[in-house]
This record gives sequence, structure tokens and C-alpha cells, in this order.
Amino acid sequence: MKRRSKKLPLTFFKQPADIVARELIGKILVHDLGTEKLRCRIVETEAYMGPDDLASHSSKGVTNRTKIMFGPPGRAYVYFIYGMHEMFNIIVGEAGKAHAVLLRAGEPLDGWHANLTGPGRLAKAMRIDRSHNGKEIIRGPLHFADDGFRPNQIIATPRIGIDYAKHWVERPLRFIDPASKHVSGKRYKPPAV
DNA sequence: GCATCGATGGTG
DNA sequence: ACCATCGATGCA
Repeated sequence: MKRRSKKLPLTFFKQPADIVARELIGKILVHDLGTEKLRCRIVETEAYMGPDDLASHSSKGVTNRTKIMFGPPGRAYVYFIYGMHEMFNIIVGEAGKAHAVLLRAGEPLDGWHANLTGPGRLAKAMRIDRSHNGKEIIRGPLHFADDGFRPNQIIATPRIGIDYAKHWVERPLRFIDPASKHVSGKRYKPPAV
């Protein structure tokens, strides 16, 4: 049976990035394309804590690329990297603080067969690209929902691929559902039983 | 299973 | 000259 789900309100996204990143684990990302509705369970996120965070693009200040990060929460920040991948973030926190949450992995729902393990694959499978950059993603076809599911456990680890970020490298700002088989990376192994 | 490498283009 | 990645390749 399918649980009833509710859209997450804007107030949810006004919290700091580390809070939102943790709370998004177990929630649902929805992209309504009209002909079909793509849904996945979020199992991995990362928090980027604003200009002081040396891993965050916002640490470069306001540029053409990062200006969206300094705007109001609830909008998408989608950027292109390594010549082939689009990364999907949501701007959170107070406007101007440039907090953001990167969506790193999800589990396909509704019998959908897709690989959403890793940020590039998640964005591609969910059909999110640079055309969504700056778009409001609370009430529109792209939004987040809560169906009442709660992971048994949520674990924080260091973030992936930010070795240049000095003392921010080891900060536990990556959040995962360790029970999911769709988490990316190799930094966390569940303890052997 | 794990390590290494190259694709490929936006960015400052 | 990098880079919030991924898939292929080599070797075990």
C-alpha cells in the first residue's frame, strides 16, 4: 500500500544546511514531468555551510555561478562539472547565507528501475539539469515530500571529493541512511555482525 | 575486491 | 589549472 505524502514546506528549508541535509534523509524527491512522475527516496546528502566553508562554491564569493546561492532558500542550484555531470543542490537557510544541500543518492520508487547512486547519476535519472538552476522547487513539478517513512539510523561522515578544503575536509557534513544499498562512496562500511 | 586513469567543458 | 564525478581498465 502506498503511504500518503505531503510536500515539504518552505519553512523546512529555512533551517541551516546541516539540519536540512540530515532531515532530508528518508524524504522523497519528486519530479512531475506530466506524462510520468519520477520519485526517489533520498539516502545521501551533503551540507555546504556558506562562504566560510572552504568546500562550498560560495567561498569564492558572489560570482555569476554562485549568485543563486546567495539568494532566497527553496531554489535549485544546478551546476555542471567534469565536462559531463550536473549536480543538484537546494539553497537553504536564511537568504544571503548561501547554505546549500547537495543531493548525492536516492532509491527509485514505484517500481522504477534507475540508478540514482551518486550525485551525477541522481540528477541525470531525475532529469534535472542546468535549465533548473535558480528555479523554485517547493511547490512546482520538482519538489520534496514526506510520506512518514523514517530511517532507523542516519549517520554523518566527511564529505566526498573536497580534499582541497583544509580544516573543513573532516567535518561530518555528509549524511547517509546506512541501511540503504544505494549510498555512494567508500568512506563508510557498516560494522560486521 | 581495489587502485588508477581519462573523458570533457564551465569556471575564475 | 582546476573540479562537490563516473565508467572503464588493469590487476588480484
